[in-house]
Amino acid sequence: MTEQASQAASAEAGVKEGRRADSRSGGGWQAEKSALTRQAILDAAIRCFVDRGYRATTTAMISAEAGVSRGAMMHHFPSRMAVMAAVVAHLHNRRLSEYRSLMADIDDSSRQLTRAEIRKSVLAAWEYVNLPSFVAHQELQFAARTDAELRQLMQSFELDFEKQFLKTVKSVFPHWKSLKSLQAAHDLVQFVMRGMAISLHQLPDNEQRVERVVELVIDELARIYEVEGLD
Amino acid sequence: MTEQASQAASAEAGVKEGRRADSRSGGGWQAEKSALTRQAILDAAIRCFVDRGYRATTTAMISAEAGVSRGAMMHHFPSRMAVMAAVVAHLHNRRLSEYRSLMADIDDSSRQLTRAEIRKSVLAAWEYVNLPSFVAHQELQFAARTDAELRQLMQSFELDFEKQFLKTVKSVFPHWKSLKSLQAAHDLVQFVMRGMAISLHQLPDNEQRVERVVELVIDELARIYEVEGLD
DNA sequence: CATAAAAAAAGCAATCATGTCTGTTTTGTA
DNA sequence: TACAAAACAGACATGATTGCTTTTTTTATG
Repeated sequence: MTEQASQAASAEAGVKEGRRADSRSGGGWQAEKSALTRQAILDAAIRCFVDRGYRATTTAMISAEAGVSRGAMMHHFPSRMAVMAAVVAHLHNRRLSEYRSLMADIDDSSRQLTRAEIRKSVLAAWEYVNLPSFVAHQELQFAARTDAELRQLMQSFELDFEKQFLKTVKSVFPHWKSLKSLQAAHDLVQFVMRGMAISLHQLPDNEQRVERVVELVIDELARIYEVEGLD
Repeated sequence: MTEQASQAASAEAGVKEGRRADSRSGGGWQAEKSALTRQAILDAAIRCFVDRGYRATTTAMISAEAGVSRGAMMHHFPSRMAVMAAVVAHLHNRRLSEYRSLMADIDDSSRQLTRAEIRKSVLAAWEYVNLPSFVAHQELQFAARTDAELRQLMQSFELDFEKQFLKTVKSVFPHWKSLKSLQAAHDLVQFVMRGMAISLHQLPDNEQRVERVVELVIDELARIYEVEGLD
């Protein structure tokens, strides 16, 4: 993990356990409640992103969704951007964790990569881009294109996420030797899934189109693996 | 073209030529100037979307960018949403026209579809998603996910655009007989390009990754064509 | 039990975007 | 030229969002 992302991640971890871990001689109920509130706010923000969008999400909306007063929220996060920063860090971990869960189903005990495993991984990627956490992140990433402050905030996380993401793929596909081709295959899958998720938000009744494209991607992955994966 | 989209399109065409074509006995300078102003406003809105985003674009911003007063703008478009509606119609035509231009370079005089032509079409698709008109539309489409009014506004245009889009592809690839596989191939290309465009807005220095994925897509298209395109 | 600190709640002022309103200039026509 | 209509310009009021400040409640510790 990179320096900056590591800092942010540990900062968030610190929150979860209460930021005054040294003072929990006797209980530390205060810190725990504080962490609970923060967690509720972050989850509420994610829900707001999903059904209202990043830009339209106001601080009042988040606090209402979280069930806390605006004052309480301002106590934990002094500004709107502070909330966003915390959400970015939160999503960073949550997305990685959820993706790993989805990929954990894949059984790689066999000596070689099978088409069934490839299919599983592609379907996992499709499920992944339909998760709330991904949609929320998409909102942030998209908004960052025209929001310099947000972009700078996310930059290090984005870089680290890509690293962790690819690392996970590698661990799931130990039989795929050529890292270059694995990277390209991974990119292909991610790009297709992202584009498909966005394009089909509007257009309903597209299961067949999705399935067809999924099959094409599986075919292509199998082909890449056969040709370049065994270097 | 669908009923609604046709209406809207002709409405916009009416603007370009002045909405009182019957009263242009003698000159019609007024109508021409009106159309010019409207055009300036729509182009300005697109620029605003590209470098500020849909949500952050205010009516004042658009009028300033267009070089007209806020009052003049409100004269032509009574509300913010009215501007957006006009922009949607404007982009509908502009995107189609630009995509056709990009695809016009492709020479299909040969008896069969060649790999060179496939490559050209994929590169055209990549250029396409990097055009301002596409980025602006992306902003609208993305915002529509969480904006019911905008979504309803765009719905018929989206459906019609997909039709026209596929129709264009068909005309460029007359040798690709199987429509089903052409649709799937077209989807694949579009999804990949969209996902790639979005993902790489943040991450610079990815020419190699882009090229690699482009090659993969070309390979896959060639394979589909050979297997299913000649039915 | 008392006090300090943290957490939570509520109120307040400044800013900003929107839509409407009124007034002015330009164009078309009798 | 005189009048009507369109195009344009700027000001105003409303509503919403943000961040700050003040007050109340809860928790930890001597």
